[in-house]
Amino acid sequence: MAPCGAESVEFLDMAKVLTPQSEDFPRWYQDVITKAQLAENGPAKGSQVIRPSGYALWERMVEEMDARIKETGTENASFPLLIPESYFKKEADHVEGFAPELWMVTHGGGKQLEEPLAIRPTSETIIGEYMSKWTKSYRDLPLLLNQWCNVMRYELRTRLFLRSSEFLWQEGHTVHATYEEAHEFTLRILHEVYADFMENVLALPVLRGIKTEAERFAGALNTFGCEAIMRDGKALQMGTSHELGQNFAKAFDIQFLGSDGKQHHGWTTSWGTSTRMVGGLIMGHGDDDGLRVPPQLAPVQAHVMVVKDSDEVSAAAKKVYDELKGDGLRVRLDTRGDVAFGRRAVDAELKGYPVRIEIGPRDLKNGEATLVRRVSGTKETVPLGMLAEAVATALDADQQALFDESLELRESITADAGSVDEAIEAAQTGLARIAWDDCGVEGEARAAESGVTVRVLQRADGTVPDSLDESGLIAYLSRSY
RNA sequence: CGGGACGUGGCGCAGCUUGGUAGCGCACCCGCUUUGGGAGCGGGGGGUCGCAGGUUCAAAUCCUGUCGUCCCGACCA
Repeated sequence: MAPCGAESVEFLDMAKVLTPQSEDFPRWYQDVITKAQLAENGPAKGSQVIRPSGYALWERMVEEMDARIKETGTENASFPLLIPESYFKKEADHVEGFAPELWMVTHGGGKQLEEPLAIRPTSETIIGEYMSKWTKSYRDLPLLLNQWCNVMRYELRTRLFLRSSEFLWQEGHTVHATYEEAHEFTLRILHEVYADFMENVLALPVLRGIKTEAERFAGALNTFGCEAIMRDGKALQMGTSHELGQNFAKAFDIQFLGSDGKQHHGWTTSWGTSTRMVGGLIMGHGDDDGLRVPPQLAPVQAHVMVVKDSDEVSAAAKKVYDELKGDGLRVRLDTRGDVAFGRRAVDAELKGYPVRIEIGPRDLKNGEATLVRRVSGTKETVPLGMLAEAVATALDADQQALFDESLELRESITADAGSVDEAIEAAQTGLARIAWDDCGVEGEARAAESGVTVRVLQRADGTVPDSLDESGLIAYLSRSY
């Protein structure tokens, strides 16, 4: 029966935990972060506190990304948080690009410092200094480094996970002997590390491409990026990979002796992804009931929940927990007897656990458990003996379902535009595709006035261009975070 | 940094117009009954009303400044 009358309306209001996405998306975003206890603002402007539920998501991202980064032969290291101001001045574009975002330490031990120290907004400069020391011979190359750390950028407008003054990230820095090697490595990171992780683990299809000059990293030759589409139709830059040419090699004197017996400048790259991806995960998959975390990423893949506490039920639940855990799944057992069923169910949905297994006296009597799937919202009863298999099947299917849903959304909001005006119009609610020749930097500047940016340029066949000099490129325009 | 809005227990808000010393819902604590979709009843704790000045016998309320948050723009992972 359709809900009607005052009682039903009141019920709906009470049942509503979050502001619906359709009503106010930014508010919804805030609500989920609060209700799922992911993060909150810190005392200093733009600072953020990441709570355990939010940090667990980041930790899983780190695990998956770190494995892929190491797969490329890159090693982790750690460089200082404080960077002498003079380092920034060595690369003209770089200092110009980052100057407005720098936090500067001017005092130490109660005394003014002789030279101010910048808190790293990114580490090209200080790592460049050491690359210079460590790169003596072509035998030292390629030098492949990465660090997981925090960085700080002064921000005027901040938003939890998406843009904060301090954030956590991974920054890779490499030196290669030739342009080709550096170029190839930049793209390898884009495809094999970033896009692979985002699509296969985060279940977010990403547009890969080259950034326009306006969107390029300060000091880079070319910037490549991965863009995901959020459920409100706006784009989010999920990661970037830069080929720096010899700009930093020249500024920091990164030279090596080649097999030809001559000195050569190295070719460097840098690439990064940050806690912003947590924001992308939230906005890319979340719905009106909360987060929907793809099974591959989920810190808790299966939530085993005792419905009514009793010795038999608890024992059965523990058995299921042990079995799933034995299968290598990330499982959480919820035997809380002092929190009502509904609250625990809603909480699990807010946190986005992919599957929930409810076990109560009724299930137990039938030798079953109830399997609730977060993505589809379906409930089914499964014989206990077949539970492990059913869970595994559900996790696989729902990982794919999230990806498909996101891809479908992207396709449904992508429109071809014949003119800049058409593109700006289409980009208000989605993704506009236009020939770069029909847009150009003039069109890009005009679009920017309407809050629309060129997210990425691709070749006509959807592959990633090697440079902006290629002809026949296609531009994707949209509003973005 | 420009334009707009807002800061009142943890969260969401009322009170401000017409100054008189703070209230509601949720959350929290205790007790009992409960647990298959945010449980019920009873009892209880917690706020110098963002901060700083000013006006006044008296300020959450009026004035000024400042800090912070949110939305829109410029800048960015």
